[in-house]
Amino acid sequence: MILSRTSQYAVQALIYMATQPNATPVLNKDIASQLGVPAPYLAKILQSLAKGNLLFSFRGRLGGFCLRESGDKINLMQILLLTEGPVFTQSCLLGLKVCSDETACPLHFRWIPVKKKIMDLLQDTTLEKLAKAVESGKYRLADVPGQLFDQLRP
Amino acid sequence: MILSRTSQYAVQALIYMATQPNATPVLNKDIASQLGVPAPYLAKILQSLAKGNLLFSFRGRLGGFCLRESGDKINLMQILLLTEGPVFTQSCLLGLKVCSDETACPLHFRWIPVKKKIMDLLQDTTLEKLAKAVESGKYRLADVPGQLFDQLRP
DNA sequence: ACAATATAAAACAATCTTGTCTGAATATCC
DNA sequence: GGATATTCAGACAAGATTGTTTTATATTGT
Repeated sequence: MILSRTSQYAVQALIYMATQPNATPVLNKDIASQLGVPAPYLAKILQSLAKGNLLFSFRGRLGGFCLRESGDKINLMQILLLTEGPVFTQSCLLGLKVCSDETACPLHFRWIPVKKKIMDLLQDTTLEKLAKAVESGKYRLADVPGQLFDQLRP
Repeated sequence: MILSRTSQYAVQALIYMATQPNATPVLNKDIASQLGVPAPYLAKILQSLAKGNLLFSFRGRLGGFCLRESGDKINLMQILLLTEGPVFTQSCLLGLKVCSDETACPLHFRWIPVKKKIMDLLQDTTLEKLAKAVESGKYRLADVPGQLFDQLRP
């Protein structure tokens, strides 16, 4: 519902990156194992976020991905505009191609205030807020906590 | 966003049916041409709605589909539970399998009030309200208005 | 040169949307 | 009552989209 798998992974990965020290690049591999998502798929997503100017990417040894800006300057809307496309903000609940105040579907005016709530949430929620929540230890970013993976490694 | 194509077609079709006289069955063919959606695909959707006890279906001459109850007794949530599945009401924004108050993702408590707004809208919006809106002539149910089709027919 | 890393490309699988075809049920007409 | 037309029902598959995996290539630091 609501978000595609791609968007979900993108948001999770960026939150995780926001919890890491900003100086050193984060490896795709590490993010993937911490979140428990397929690494090559995540790589593709991170690449597209780099193309969308949300991330820096560095090749070679000591390479990896870095947030282009600090977490307090990146909100969820910016991310989802990249992963869901621009249609994300303007779509009609019934899927009509044109559905504006002038030429509206019967749900249009009921949907507008609800949609505004969603958009406000996405605009207002920054990576920094979410990263702090995760760092507090009260919230989980993945189904299988990352600590479990760390314990299993030699 | 939000709804699958299947759900969108289902809602559109049911609204259309609610605008028609309840006594005579409505033909899948007619609904499809009025809405401008593929008839075979819509037929499948209507069949599953019949299995879900939202519609009656009648075979043979003078057959078609009828609403099982009057439009004021059917809300959008009932429809979407059939087309999107029960997960629809309980999913996490980040896609975590378990995300409850006890074991929450960092977005959980921000998402809850917004989600409630969505659910309230779906619960509160009945087919009758939507049908009346369409009948008033101020709202459109499809991208290409049905009247256009009627004029083109011999 | 070598090893570690991102990047690109391609192959694969699953799901969603749409279309085709055959069959079964029902009402109407003769 | 039988023939026929109409309509839903269900199986099957093509096409598109999305998600996933695999493989190869290019770049960088040591």
